[in-house]
Amino acid sequence: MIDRVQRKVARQYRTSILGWLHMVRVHSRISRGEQALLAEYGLTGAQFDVLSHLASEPGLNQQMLAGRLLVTKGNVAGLIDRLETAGFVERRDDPEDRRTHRLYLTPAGECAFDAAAPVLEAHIDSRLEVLNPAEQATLLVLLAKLDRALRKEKEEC
Amino acid sequence: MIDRVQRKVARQYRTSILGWLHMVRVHSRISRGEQALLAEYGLTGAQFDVLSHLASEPGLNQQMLAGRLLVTKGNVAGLIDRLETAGFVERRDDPEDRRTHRLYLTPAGECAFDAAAPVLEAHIDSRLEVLNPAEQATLLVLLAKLDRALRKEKEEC
DNA sequence: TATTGTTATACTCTATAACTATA
DNA sequence: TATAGTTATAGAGTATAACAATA
Repeated sequence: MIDRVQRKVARQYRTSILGWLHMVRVHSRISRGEQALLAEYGLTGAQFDVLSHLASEPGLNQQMLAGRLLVTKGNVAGLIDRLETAGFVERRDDPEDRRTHRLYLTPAGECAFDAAAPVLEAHIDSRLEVLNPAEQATLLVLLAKLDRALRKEKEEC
Repeated sequence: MIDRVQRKVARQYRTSILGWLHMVRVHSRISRGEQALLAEYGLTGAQFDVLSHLASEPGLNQQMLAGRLLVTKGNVAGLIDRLETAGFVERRDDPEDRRTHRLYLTPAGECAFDAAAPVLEAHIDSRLEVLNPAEQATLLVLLAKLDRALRKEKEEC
């Protein structure tokens, strides 16, 4: 009896691990390809991540961006330095709080983002197309649920 | 008519992108926690990856390991250097080919792996437990399918 | 005092490419 | 020639922590 329970626990245990290992591999295969594509636009993965956030939330300050990226504010300073040097991002003074910088895409940054995004989308699309539409939809739902749950945990802690 | 087709294509397009973004976020949240846990055992994520491979395939050579990790052989040399310095991995000469090194966990390496693995498993398990067992199983199936398909593509190209 | 951002330091990971030894 | 591994170089990302300016 105990044996059966333990076996069941052990099996459940392994399901999550196996799922995780598959996710790690899928993630690394897809993101290697992504990095290669982004390199043609002079961007790294982390930098494209920044552009994505600024495209959808212009005027973020560095601390908020750090929260979005799950990274320290020191790292954000470096990331923005590189993106500013490349001419893709601009720091503007905040008239209401002279400590903060509000971040915006430059025209060149918008241009690079608009050019890279569809290429990236096509790449990801081609990778996921081994799943049929119903499977893709299911995967999306499960990942979205996980994502929301993990974000919530973070906020609670 | 064309309009309807285009709308459908556009929507499908977005499904894969959204799924990918969720995967990226889930991956980064879980792996940040993973890194923090591994640090207590003196390991990084990449290093634990190496130990995992050597635990299941002792005697791999560096080139084969590079293939498993999707990384160049130069990187593997550095990774193994650090793991050898830490006393977790050992290079042994291959009696049949004096160019190659066969890689093995040391007793300390096995010990570190055996200690870290269940802690990691518990961590991952706790992260995935917001999904019920059926959902976890579905996720596993879909990720496994994707993983296999992507590995195959790689081999074909 | 607390917060925003910068800077310094140190380490790991990664790619590229030239090199050595062996097959 | 081809393969296994090493080494050098360079750059990115990350964490930690001390610091300045502003609130």
